[in-house]
Amino acid sequence: MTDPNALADDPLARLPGYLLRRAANAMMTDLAARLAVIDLRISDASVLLLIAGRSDMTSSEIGRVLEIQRANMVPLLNRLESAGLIERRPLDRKSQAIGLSAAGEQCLAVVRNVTDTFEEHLLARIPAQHRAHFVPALMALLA
Amino acid sequence: MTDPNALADDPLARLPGYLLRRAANAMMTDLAARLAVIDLRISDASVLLLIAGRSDMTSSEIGRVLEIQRANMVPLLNRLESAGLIERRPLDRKSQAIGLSAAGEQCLAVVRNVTDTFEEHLLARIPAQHRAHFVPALMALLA
DNA sequence: TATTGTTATACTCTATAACTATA
DNA sequence: TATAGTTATAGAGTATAACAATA
Repeated sequence: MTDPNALADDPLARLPGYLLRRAANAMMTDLAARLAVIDLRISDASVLLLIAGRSDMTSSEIGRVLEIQRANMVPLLNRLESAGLIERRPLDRKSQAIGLSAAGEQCLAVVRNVTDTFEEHLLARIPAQHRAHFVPALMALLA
Repeated sequence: MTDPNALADDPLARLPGYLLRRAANAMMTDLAARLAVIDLRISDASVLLLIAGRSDMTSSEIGRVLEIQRANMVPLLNRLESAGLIERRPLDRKSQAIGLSAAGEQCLAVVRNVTDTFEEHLLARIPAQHRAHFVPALMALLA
């Protein structure tokens, strides 16, 4: 029980599913801490990155792509709007397009910097001989 | 936006960190559904698998190995005890050892069946040429 | 009829602070 | 002094049901 990463005594330590959960938790904790510096959550950043360079997506569409429930998009977008990062533009009397504001564009540059650094850091931890196999394996799990 | 897995239009779809999160969420949703059949949560099952064949670990020790906060172990173990799956044995006047009850041993066999099937199913989805690289890559992220 | 945006709600997971009793 | 077990609490993510207005 003196092992710092607590894996040595863990019979689950080599199960792919269990490792997948632990690795994702560790990496998301890392990313969340990096984004907290600019007062964003992971889901906030994912929305900003998704709507970068386009202002035609509705709340429901963004939710479908990012797998966020329609109902849960409401507080998320309200938060981003309160922070002045996004703007809503009526498409018709029912739907609204979500686009980055000027401040949102500026914030996006920082978000890209943070996420690029994070993704590099993540890949760098994977030994070179395994690295190229990682993304294809994960994509296969989502297919 | 008609793509069923909603990845085609997603500029994040090839970022390792983003994929890691999505893949873990998808796999854990799958595992949770399989375990729900026997009224267990993922963390419940991980505790049962961890203490299988030993009855010397305390609540705090289990938590350290599985990365579950001491405070969050309380309702978890209470639930397992209420279900009759574990027993507490005093080690001294402060600590208790957690062990499987007879019913817990029986339940463990089912848990093993469920998790083995799940892990096989997960690995089977990964193309053969990437499969052997998956666990080492995940372990590197936890090191 | 189906969809959008929304409200309300609830459950799970996770995290922290604090307390007591004991080692 | 440090640790075990516990209580209380809060934040975040996620899920469902339902509603009004509009397509």
